Amino acid sequence: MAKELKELTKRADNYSQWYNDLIVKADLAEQSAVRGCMVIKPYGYAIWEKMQQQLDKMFKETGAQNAYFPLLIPKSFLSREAEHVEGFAKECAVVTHYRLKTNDAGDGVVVDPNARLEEELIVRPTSETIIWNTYKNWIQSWRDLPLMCNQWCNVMRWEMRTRPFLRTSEFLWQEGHCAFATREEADANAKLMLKVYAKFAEEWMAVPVMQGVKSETERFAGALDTYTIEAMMQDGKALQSGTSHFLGQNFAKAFDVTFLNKENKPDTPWATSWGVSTRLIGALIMTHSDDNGLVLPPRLAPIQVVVIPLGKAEQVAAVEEKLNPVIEQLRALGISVKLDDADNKRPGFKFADYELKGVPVRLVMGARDLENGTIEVMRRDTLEKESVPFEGIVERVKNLLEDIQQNIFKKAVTYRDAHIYECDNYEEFKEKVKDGGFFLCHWDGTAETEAKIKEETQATIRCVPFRIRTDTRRGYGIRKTIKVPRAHCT
RNA sequence: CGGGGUGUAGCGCAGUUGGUAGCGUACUUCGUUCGGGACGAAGUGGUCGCCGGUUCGAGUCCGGUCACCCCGACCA
Repeated sequence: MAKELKELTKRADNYSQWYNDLIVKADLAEQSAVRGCMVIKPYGYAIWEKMQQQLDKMFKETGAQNAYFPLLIPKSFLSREAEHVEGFAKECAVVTHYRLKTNDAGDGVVVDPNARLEEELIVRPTSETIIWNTYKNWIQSWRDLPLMCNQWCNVMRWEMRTRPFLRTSEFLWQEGHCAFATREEADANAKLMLKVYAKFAEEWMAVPVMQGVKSETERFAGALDTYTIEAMMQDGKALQSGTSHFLGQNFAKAFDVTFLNKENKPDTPWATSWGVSTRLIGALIMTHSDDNGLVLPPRLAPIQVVVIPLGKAEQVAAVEEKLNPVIEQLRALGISVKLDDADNKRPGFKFADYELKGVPVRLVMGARDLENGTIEVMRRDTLEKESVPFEGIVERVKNLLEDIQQNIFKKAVTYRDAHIYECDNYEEFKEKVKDGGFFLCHWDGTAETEAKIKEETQATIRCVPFRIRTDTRRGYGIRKTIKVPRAHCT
């Protein structure tokens, strides 16, 4: 074990390899035997649960409610919206039969050819279609609006190439689907949800994000506008971390959803959909981690404080007696504390292991501290440790957690801002973009230019940022956009 | 779907011109350790991806097949 973990201390030449190793060694997830899928292990899932908890709270504050819709979608639903089907058709898993039978040799099972479904079912790649098919029955009057539902579920997209957390065939996410009476309300909702995601990313994940609008090429299949938050990973590449779509009336029309408005006239509702996935865990890992392993933001760390008593059995008992009230008090403050007094692992191993797992604060106490009335505190973000008076340790730990949360966010902002460049010259851009980072550039708004840039430089347009979207300084009506050399995913 | 690669113990790998299946690590037991990834001793664990062929004999040679990985293409 020790040797295996030591390998991690040398960052691999290949950033992707380093990322994959980290996930396995920190006990977050492992590759499934099923192609392109991932097994999320308890420690990794605990992070997801903390994210879910907070996001769910934030969604409910906007008026959304949780619901659940079926996993299987009739094939015909998908084709109701032309762009939507075109976008997703290539990556759908399809259910064609509903029964197996024993094979002729009697030593296995085969698909029963007599059990073919009349209409094939798609394993949901996203749920717009089945939800809007349901909304048809739920929406009759302007009084039924707005209708705001969210579901926590899994989806499946048969991706050619997969990477843990960033793009797996099956992944966990949340998808919100809202219906409004007016265009303005819907667009405002799409923007509001993006703000919610941005707030969550920055305040909880400590991941700074750029907010903006996707280009037409990168837009969600079936949407009029896709709003996105883009984070910068430590290799200078972008990661799309959440999207919120203004769907217009496309899905409402495709599924014949109408309502009677206040004037007693038939009207068509306006839609939004918004989602974030377990990819957020990938963002977390790639934003903060260092060569010692994960660095988790205290607000999302499953274990916020680990307490390690040192010495032989009798000494540990004496130390624990002193520590127990402190642990109680920390827990009373809502801080999750793990006491690791296992006697089958040496302290050095425990230290390294909790660093690998990104536990923000470590408290260590032994016979020496007991004598001196001190305790050792280590913070994961800077790896600094100091011996402090035992008195007031609870308050100190509480403040330290908050300090770490702020510090890693600041660090991420500093890194990102140091890699954002403004560029007015295409030749200069072509040269500089090779090293990664975000580039604020001009763009004539056409897909041709976008494709050309991608071909010549591998850079993609991540978004047109909100704050400088309508920059027309140069008189061409040209908008500033962010481009990065390569994205981790789109 | 193209180009390349790999399948041998839980994981990482070696296996020479064909001759009894190996190493590291993990795991189990015992002992000594324990303030930064301990050490010693003894153990457990494998139809060598699968099917067929050549041979007295195949992890090794030949044919087929399956799976996975990497690079492309693709990727809301």
